[in-house]
Amino acid sequence: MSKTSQQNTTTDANRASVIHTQAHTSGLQQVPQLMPVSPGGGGKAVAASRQGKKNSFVDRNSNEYRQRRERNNMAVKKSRLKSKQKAQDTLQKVNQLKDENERLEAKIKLLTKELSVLKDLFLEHAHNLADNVHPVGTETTTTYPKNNGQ
Amino acid sequence: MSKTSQQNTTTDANRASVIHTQAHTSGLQQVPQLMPVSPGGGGKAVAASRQGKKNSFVDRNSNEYRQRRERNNMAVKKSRLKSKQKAQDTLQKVNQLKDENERLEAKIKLLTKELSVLKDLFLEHAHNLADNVHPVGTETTTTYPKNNGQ
DNA sequence: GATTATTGCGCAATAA
DNA sequence: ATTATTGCGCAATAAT
Repeated sequence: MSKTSQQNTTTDANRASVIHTQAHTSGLQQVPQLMPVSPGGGGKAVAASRQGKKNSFVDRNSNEYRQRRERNNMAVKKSRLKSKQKAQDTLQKVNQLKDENERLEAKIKLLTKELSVLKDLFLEHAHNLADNVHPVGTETTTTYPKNNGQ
Repeated sequence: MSKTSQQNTTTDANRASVIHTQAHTSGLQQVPQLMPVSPGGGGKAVAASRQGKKNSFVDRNSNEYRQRRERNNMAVKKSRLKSKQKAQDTLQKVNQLKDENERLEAKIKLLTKELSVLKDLFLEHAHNLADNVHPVGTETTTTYPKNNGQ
């Protein structure tokens, strides 16, 4: 079984005239099977055999046609699968990057804290020097300024 | 998921019998317009009016039908647009996160360097202390382990 | 239960 | 000429 569709430019006019004619299915009679390729389209006159072009009509029953359709359908599926896959990958990448980000943020937090501690030590020492507390024996007074994390 | 439209099993037999019947377009004759909805399907006998079900046949010309189709087509477009938009956003987020990541890496690099400098200063100072400045006792043998940055 | 939202599918146009 | 992409409509179904 098979199916299909058509364009139907959604115009009311079209609506009336074009109709779907979808064999779509069951075995309702068979019909035309020889029609212009792009009918609803621009309206390039129906001049059958133009210049060198074959016929501009397509036999929708020919093996040729069916084979082409079949191959294209495969290609379409393949392409869509690929596309879907890519989207998925992108999504995954987002999560991966988010994790990485968190990791980095954590590291920064740590480094910042470490730095803060060291700086405080320095400050204290500077004070000691300034306040002239360097009789060597008193450094044990380690009066830490109670660093506030951050 | 699931679904069914028909399958077009690509069988040659099928090829011959079903045909596409695509009105698709121009005004080649009009045809059936009353067909079972899901023909290719299971094969649930053609018993027209089963139990309470209306008809199981659809008039593809009725305004009702056309209106439904039209609305669905709109919905489809909308949905696909939305989907596309989302994909785009995801892609954008990837780039945004990548940038953020770089920024964070840079910051880490900076902090690490700063830390390294401070540590070195400390070491030096410690050495000064150790290497003489304060004959107080011998406890000052503070032999630091030579910090390697990082 | 009707209406909208999603999804798979095939066709045709057209890009590659 | 052949495959890859893309927009489009249909129909089934999921979600409201």
